Amino acid sequence: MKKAKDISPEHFIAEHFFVYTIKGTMNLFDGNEHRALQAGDSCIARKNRLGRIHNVRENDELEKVIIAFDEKFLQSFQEKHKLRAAKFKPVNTFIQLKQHPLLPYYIDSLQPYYKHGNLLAPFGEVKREELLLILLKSQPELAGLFFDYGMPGKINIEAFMSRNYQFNISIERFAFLTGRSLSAFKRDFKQAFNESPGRWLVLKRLQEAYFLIEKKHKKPSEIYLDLGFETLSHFSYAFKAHFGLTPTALLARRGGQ
DNA sequence: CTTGGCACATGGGATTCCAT
DNA sequence: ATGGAATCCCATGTGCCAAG
Repeated sequence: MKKAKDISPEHFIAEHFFVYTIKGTMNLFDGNEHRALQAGDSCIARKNRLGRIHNVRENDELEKVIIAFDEKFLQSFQEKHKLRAAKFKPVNTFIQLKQHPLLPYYIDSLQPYYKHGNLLAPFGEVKREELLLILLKSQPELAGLFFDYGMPGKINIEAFMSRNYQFNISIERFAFLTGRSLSAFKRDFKQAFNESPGRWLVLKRLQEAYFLIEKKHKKPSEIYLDLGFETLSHFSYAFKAHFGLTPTALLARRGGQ
């Protein structure tokens, strides 16, 4: 296992999460498209996927509810309610939930139990169960999602990487997410790209940076984090090493006039 | 305050090898 | 074939400075 403090842990979603926006807006990014979660909207952030959730405050106010469904909980829930998991294979990281009349009441009912950002100990479990019951009532097909405990299956490396290269996670995680051991991942990666994972990732990110600066006139300081670089100075160093000019030089040449 | 340059230590990746 | 361990070593991140 890697260190707990992976630089950007929010990229990798380890458990299913229920996300509900009470006030303000939350921006969701799944590697492909950005979506906004408005007040009253909710979604499921799926386990073993990559995504970013970005809070946008309105009038300095944002209230949200985030509840995790860990595997242990889901298993005992399934046991208790004798549920079978039908096949349900949505593609997206974030699954938008339908509005359900019970949901707003449920969210309201949480308030008294909230202390320090967490649900009060013995009630948390019950409340979690209640939520899951509501969700399954509203969208029974979700059972196929929640009660699937399998590891990620072997998937196409090329498609997956092209979609997710912007996420700054370790090679090990990429391996896991494509359903392979580290060794197998590196072997297959070489097959697909004729390049080692690390080099390919950096190259891909630099190319994206070039595109963003040249075509979109983005400032280096705005984009380097999104692209998976950790410090600005290293970003511009790597950029220059590859393209022969610094990111700001490119911006000045293009954006300036 | 923002940006780029550079030296340096090291974490993590590449490669190789071994066990099953 | 596949997973894992060992080793090497380079790209990366850190920290600091300079320039504007």
